[in-house]
Amino acid sequence: MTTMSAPDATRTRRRNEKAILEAAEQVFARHGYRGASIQAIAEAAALPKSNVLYYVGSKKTLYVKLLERMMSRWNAMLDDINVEDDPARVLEAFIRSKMQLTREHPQGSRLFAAEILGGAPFLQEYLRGELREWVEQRARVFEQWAERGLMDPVDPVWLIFLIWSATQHYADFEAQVLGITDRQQLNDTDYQRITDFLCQVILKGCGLRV
Amino acid sequence: MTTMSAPDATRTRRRNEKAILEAAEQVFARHGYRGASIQAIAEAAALPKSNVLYYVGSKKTLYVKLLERMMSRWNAMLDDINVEDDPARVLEAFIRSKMQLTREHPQGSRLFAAEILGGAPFLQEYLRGELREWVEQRARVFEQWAERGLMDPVDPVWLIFLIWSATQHYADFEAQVLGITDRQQLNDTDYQRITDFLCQVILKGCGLRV
DNA sequence: CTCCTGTCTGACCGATTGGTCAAATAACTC
DNA sequence: GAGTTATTTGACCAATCGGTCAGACAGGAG
Repeated sequence: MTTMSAPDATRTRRRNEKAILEAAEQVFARHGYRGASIQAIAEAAALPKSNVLYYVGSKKTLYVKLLERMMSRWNAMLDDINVEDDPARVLEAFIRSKMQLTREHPQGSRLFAAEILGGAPFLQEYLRGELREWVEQRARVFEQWAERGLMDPVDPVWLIFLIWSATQHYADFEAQVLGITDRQQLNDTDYQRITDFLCQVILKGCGLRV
Repeated sequence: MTTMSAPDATRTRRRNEKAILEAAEQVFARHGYRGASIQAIAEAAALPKSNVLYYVGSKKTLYVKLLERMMSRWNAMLDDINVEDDPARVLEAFIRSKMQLTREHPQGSRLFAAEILGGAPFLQEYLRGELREWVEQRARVFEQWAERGLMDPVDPVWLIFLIWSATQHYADFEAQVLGITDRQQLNDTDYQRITDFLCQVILKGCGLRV
């Protein structure tokens, strides 16, 4: 019945898998792991439920795949720093890249938030492993900067959490932000201004340039 | 079969209702509205499922009651401010009271977060109503302070969101904080230090005292 | 004791859950 | 064309969902 000259099944497969991942990220982010249903994901992807299960195997593997995708995005952002680097530039780059991640992947950010909110049952290992080491490494550099008088002696771990929370907020609490600011959505200009604001306040708050 | 001299049914009722609200707040916070089941709430409250429904009527009314309780706690924190007040003292009191709310009601904070994360289906009216007005009122005062040169001319709405996010973080992302800091829980000293840190960085970041 | 009111709960309901499976269809290889 | 493999999908399953209900309880009043 097909009149197509070049059906290319591979393209269809890639399109369906992409649609499923996108739909699933949205539904999982909104309702959490338990609250999400494969039926809802299938409807969002415009596919029958059975077809979704044919591609992903099970709800759990789909969820884990989405978490891993988000964690790889996160890891791609985590470049090393050195004691010899300029504190202000490093901190500003940190804030901007974290904000960009939130901006480019709001659904993934919310998915991550829902996972943590539920006690991080699937991410315990990651949190206590590579992420902790990454934080400790940065913390040591921050402390050395403080010892050299290059910045105020603030607790580096709380500082990292401050940056994470302030940026994460605009994805996780988007409904609140939009409701209070009376907007349909935030545009590029908004995000640029928010990022500049955060850089200004946090850097100055740590005793860095002006 | 009861050998009690004064059974006092009223006391039993109060005890059960309290147990149900506590259990429900925990389960709703962890799994969201859809992901939470009455069965799970009943088990957490050590009561039969039918008994829970006898007390609360339905899942939705229970959820709404919990949200309203949390919003009333929030409102109790929102006292008015005046242009003549001292910016540093107001901002510090704001940060400390918000942090105290997070500290005293982490489950409620997470419940609120889960609701917003899911698109705030039950809180739209509140966000677009009284909370927006409260933010706008504070924002006007912040702007006047900036005009008078009492603080840096930062966007007041983003500043409020910064404080909200930074404090909310320690309830919503508790699993992440504990995993990274390798702790079982944060104690009073930790919360005091975090609060001091936030006051120091944010106030200095806005050009207020030192 | 009888009656009454409030509390409690197992049994049950239709709907939905995640997941299986066989059969139908489509697409590619030869 | 035939043969093989990949894809699609409705029917179906046991388990769980929110919620109802009848009846078993309790304690107090008369």
